Amino acid sequence: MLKNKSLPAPLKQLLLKGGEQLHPGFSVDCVIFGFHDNVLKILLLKLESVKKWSLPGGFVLKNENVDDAAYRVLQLRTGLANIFLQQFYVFGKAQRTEPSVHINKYLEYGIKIPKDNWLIQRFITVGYYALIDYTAVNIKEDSYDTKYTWMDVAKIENLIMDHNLIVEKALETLRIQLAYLPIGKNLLPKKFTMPELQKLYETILNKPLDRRNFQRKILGFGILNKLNETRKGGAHKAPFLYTFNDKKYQKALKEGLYGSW
Amino acid sequence: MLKNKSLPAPLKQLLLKGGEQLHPGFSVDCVIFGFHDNVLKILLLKLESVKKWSLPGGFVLKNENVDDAAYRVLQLRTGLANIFLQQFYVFGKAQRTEPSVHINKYLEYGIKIPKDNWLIQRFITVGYYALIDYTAVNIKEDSYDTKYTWMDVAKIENLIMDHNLIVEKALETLRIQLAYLPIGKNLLPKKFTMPELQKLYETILNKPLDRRNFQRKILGFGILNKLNETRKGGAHKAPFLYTFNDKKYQKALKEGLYGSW
DNA sequence: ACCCAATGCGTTAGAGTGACACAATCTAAA
DNA sequence: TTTAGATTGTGTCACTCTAACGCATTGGGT
Repeated sequence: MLKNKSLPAPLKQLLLKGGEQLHPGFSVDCVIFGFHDNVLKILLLKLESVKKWSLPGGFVLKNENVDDAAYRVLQLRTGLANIFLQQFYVFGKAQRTEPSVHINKYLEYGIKIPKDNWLIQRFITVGYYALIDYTAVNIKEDSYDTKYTWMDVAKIENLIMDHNLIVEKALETLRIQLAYLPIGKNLLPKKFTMPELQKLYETILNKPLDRRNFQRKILGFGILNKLNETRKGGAHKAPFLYTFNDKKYQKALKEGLYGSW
Repeated sequence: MLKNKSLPAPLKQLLLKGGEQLHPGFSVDCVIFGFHDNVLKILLLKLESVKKWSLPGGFVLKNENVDDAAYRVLQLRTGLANIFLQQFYVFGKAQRTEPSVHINKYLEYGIKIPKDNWLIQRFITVGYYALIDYTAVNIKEDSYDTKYTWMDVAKIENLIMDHNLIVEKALETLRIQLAYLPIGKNLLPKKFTMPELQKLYETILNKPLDRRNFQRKILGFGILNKLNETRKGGAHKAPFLYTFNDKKYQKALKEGLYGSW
């Protein structure tokens, strides 16, 4: 007989009450992008019971808007409010779900999930992606069985289920949106330099851009404020600091920019 | 007491067996675009019991890919195969579903749906849009209670539930994709003229384009074959006929075009 | 046979893009 | 204190793309 850890209350509730409280067979998964040390990263959680990283996800309450559910998941994990969060794709393959994930998780506590439990069904999931300020985040782990990490998108490992596919699709969406939406706010601190912004674009697009042409183009959008400050401390010429012009940024989010990279 | 029509078998099956055969609380809705008489139209079905038009939709079988379900719905209605079909958005508001739609439908047959029936629950739906050749379609109506129509997108009436929103979002998606994907194949007959193609673009974008600039740009993409034929019969100079270069068209679908309109 | 409207083909000025030159500036090393 | 080296700020130039428009051609209608 196994020596069982005791089942945490939230997990017990999920198993027993999920069927009546949650929308059946449906989940949300969040690809949370952050930018740090000139590297684009995503937030991943480790399920110890399966030894793989996974995207932060959750379920939708019976009477909850799906968008709100995604927002709830994001806020729960990052503690942030006012986040750019957008759905990008539905992953609906019949075989995408791996019930073993849940089965093994509960087995760690000696619990055997009944065959007809709602968790064991096939799930359809909708992917959301968020752009957040890495420096402002305060990640919450579940106390019982998850660890978190920020993983470089260029070096994503083997994730749980179809989460690699979800990440790829999120990146693809981000690249396309870069062409007609302003991106950078939320991913960067309030004040940032032109080289930093450029690095962000280069990372997302995965290709180098000409420094001078980039500056001309991005300034041409008219969404930046140039400050009368420079970022000293680097080993070289101090670059000017910029902020986003919130009003014009929001306008561009609605009306779209123009241009391709 | 009402004089009841007898309940058709498919409807009876849906009511009684849907709960065990279909994925719960989830549906697909298709925005099927066609182009005819220089007008962009969508295919709508009328539910007599609610006196409003609705998008062709359906449910997902328990072990069916969501994409396949959408394709099944499309094929069922249009009889077409090899269709351009793409998901574009999830509509997940908690209050979007109107159970009265189903309740009234069955009431016409004197059937009162039990409160706990699966049809009365809240549904999340994913929108798909399709581009089809209007002239090649053979629409199938349900024999019992639906009529169909092709409605000009510029004159969409009040649709059922949130279907107006779904149509708007589909149009928005189509406009954005026009900028980086080749569009026209499927929507036009095999041979078409430059003015016809231009009208299609103008209709989708809802704005006039310069005839000469349009031609230069579209030819620049290199996805057209100019034929040595003209379309006679019009009252004026006979325009040349074109076809899409399938190989280059497919390539452009994968790699994207470039440009904005 | 002529007219009219639509089409085929072309021109031009201006804006946008890609590639690159050069001066200014900051820290660290000499 | 001076200098080296790397990075940033600003500008140029040729080329392409775009918007706007001109003009000749075509084919059915009258």
